[in-house]
Amino acid sequence: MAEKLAPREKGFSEWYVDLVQKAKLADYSDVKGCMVIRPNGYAIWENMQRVLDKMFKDLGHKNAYFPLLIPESYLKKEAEHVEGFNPQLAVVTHAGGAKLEEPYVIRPTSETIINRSFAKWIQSYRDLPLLINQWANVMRWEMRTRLFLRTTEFLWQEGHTCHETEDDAEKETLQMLEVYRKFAEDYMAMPVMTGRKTESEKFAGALRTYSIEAMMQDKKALQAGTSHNLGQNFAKAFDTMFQGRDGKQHHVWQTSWGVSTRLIGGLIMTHSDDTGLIVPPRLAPTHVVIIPIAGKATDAEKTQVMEKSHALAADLKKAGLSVVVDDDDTKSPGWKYSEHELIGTCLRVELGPKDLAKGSCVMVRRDVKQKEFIPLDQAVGKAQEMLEQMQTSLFEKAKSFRDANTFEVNSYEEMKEKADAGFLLAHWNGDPKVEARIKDETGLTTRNRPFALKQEAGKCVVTGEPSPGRIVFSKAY
RNA sequence: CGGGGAGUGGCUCAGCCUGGUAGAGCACUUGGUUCGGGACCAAGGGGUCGCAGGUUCAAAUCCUGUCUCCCCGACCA
Repeated sequence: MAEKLAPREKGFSEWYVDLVQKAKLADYSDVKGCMVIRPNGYAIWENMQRVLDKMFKDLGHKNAYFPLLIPESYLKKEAEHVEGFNPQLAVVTHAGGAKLEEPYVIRPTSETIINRSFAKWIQSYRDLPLLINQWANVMRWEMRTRLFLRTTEFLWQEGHTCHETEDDAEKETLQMLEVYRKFAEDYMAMPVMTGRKTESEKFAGALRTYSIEAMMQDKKALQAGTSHNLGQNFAKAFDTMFQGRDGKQHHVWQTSWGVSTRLIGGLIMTHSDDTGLIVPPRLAPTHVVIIPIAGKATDAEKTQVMEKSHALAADLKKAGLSVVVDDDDTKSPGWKYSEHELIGTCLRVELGPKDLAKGSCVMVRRDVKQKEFIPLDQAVGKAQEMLEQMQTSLFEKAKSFRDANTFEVNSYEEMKEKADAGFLLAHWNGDPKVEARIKDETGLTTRNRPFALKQEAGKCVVTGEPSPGRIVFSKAY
């Protein structure tokens, strides 16, 4: 079946692509830049969807669906927006055997077509806030692609909301960013920095963009989610207006926010090791694999091992865990250990005649790989406990890694030296030209200005001019 | 679009320099022995060597053209 994985030392990129394919998460497709998400990978996405969808709904959002194709003219209504997305658009020019009067673009994001509907739906301040979310696919024609992290077509959710005041919109923007932070940290066990993006890194058409930024095991940054305060830019372009409490017409204040299947890439690159995938238990498709060991056992023992295995599986399932019994007798136990380490099953339970004689089983956590002998009558409780510990320990480990690779830098020379060292906290005068120069000369981009980072005045590392406070620079995916 | 590399059974690749009946490992099929960290033995099935020209008695191999894919950059969630 699957062979050994490329070691991370050989090249993080190669290791990652190899892992995604060998763990059967996704494949490259014949369609350039697109991927096929296999059942193992899709199961993680479904778990992510389930959790996020509930979080959105608990805050009053409702799901809806808008067309895949957007009339080209819609995009042109918002100047910055069309400029930002133009190079990445796939366009439909023919349909029904004839050339179309007006081309349709395949949505790169849905602000424009959704505003067309919003404009019709909203009449009064009583219609606000309008809180909509869409689960959909979008397409952006990227020059270079990488499984999960950047594909031409990807799956995501995009939230689109309308508010009566700028203040309400800003609150929503920050609230949803916080939802993303909570999801990333509590479910994905992936520590993130929340903060504001610079002008040059913000969403095309937004007033302000906020992001969650994570550090991968190669110390590069991954923008894992964004939340935008769109102001009235799209409302003005599409005449999305309401009659206010003052009886006058006003443009709505809007937000949009999204996370995508890129999160799966982030999850993989945050936790996995040289033997394969590690998935945090709260999002894992399979929590426990029970491997019955019956090789040299007598028939009576085999029967007993099988019965106990299935009985234990039933108990674990009753406790809400996802369990498989790997009773394939054409594979050796050693093969199964390796295979489940590769595909990221959280917990392995070995059950053989020796264990039965002692009334116990062997339990092994995927991340630490320590064998523990657990009495069978405590197995369910112990499994739950170990999964919880694993969830916490994955987060702590990733957080220590990030913190250990985050540095304050105080000169441009130091910044160049540490370009590949992780997150660099540096003073910058706020000039986009300087930001561009740094990117050009070092490959470092601003990630965001973290809320958690106390802003104290200093001097720009490049120009020596005044800086309002440090911002995070890093190489990024 | 720039700079590298690769196209040979399902997968990973060797063979090419120096032309002469297409190979290995993995996977697959059958039988047997195995089975607590990726088992072994035996037998077997499966390939117009990316495509198109050319050179030659003879091309996976040499020449020309062409297509595709991967990696590194520019773009990006």
